Amino acid sequence: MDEEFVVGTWHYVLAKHAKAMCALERELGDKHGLGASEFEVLDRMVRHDKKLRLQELCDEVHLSQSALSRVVARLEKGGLVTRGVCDADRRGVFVCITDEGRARHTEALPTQRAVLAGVFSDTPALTG
Amino acid sequence: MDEEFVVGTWHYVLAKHAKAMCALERELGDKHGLGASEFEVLDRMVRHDKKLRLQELCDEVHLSQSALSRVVARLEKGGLVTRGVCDADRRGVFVCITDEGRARHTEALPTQRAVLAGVFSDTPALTG
DNA sequence: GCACATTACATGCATCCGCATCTAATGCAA
DNA sequence: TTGCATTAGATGCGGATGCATGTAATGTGC
Repeated sequence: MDEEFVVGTWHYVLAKHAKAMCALERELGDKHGLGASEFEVLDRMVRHDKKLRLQELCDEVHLSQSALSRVVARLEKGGLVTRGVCDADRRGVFVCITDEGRARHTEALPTQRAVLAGVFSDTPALTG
Repeated sequence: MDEEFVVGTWHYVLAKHAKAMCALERELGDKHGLGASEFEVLDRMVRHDKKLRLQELCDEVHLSQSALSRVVARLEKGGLVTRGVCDADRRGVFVCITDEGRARHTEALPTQRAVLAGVFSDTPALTG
């Protein structure tokens, strides 16, 4: 394991993450009233195109269980998703994206893509 | 600009950042009483091996000016760095790592390297 | 069936962050 | 010099996060 390489990669990740996250927070917030986490959750919902257990979302977004719980609560308050109890396991919660949630996602997607394109335009490809 | 590639790279950065950051926070915190940001600042100080203006540090660590100000305040309270006014420009502040700060960094460095090695061990190289 | 461990999610709490703003020092133009 | 813009850093504030814990539902051993 080349230590130089590992540290270099870490610095790269730190820099890109900071730049992209900061820009996303600003752009998505100003233009669409969404935080980066909120958008991320909406994005997952749209991709899966079905109601998801909170736990399933937790595996995909990089948030703690408690943070995700609150993000979903915020989205629900904004009318972008609904929460419903799971009949099979009544501890569980299903999250379901609303039409307004889909619309907001559709509206915000180009903004996200533009930000990411700007940040990663100079990135070399990964050798698989 | 291949959209697929950009989004893929972003997901990679998100995943690695979350995993590494979380592990660093835990390991550095438990074993050495340092946060990731604190370690980052100490690391920059050691690398430069001289007293730095707060502003110079700000260019290197991915923190807002206010966050950096507070990280340095915490480090000072812990005796790991000292702050001194800059004679040339008395608005400026010089940050200077202490012997204890160096010792703590030396002690924590292997922990950081181990965490990063674990996280990035499966990472392919970047094509220059 | 009953007691206890476990799981899914919610919430109290402390911490850290960024933004906006404040203060003090510097630079500059007239 | 005087007045104003700018810069360096500190700080008030609101918001988001993670950890620990709480609550309710489910699973398990006996």
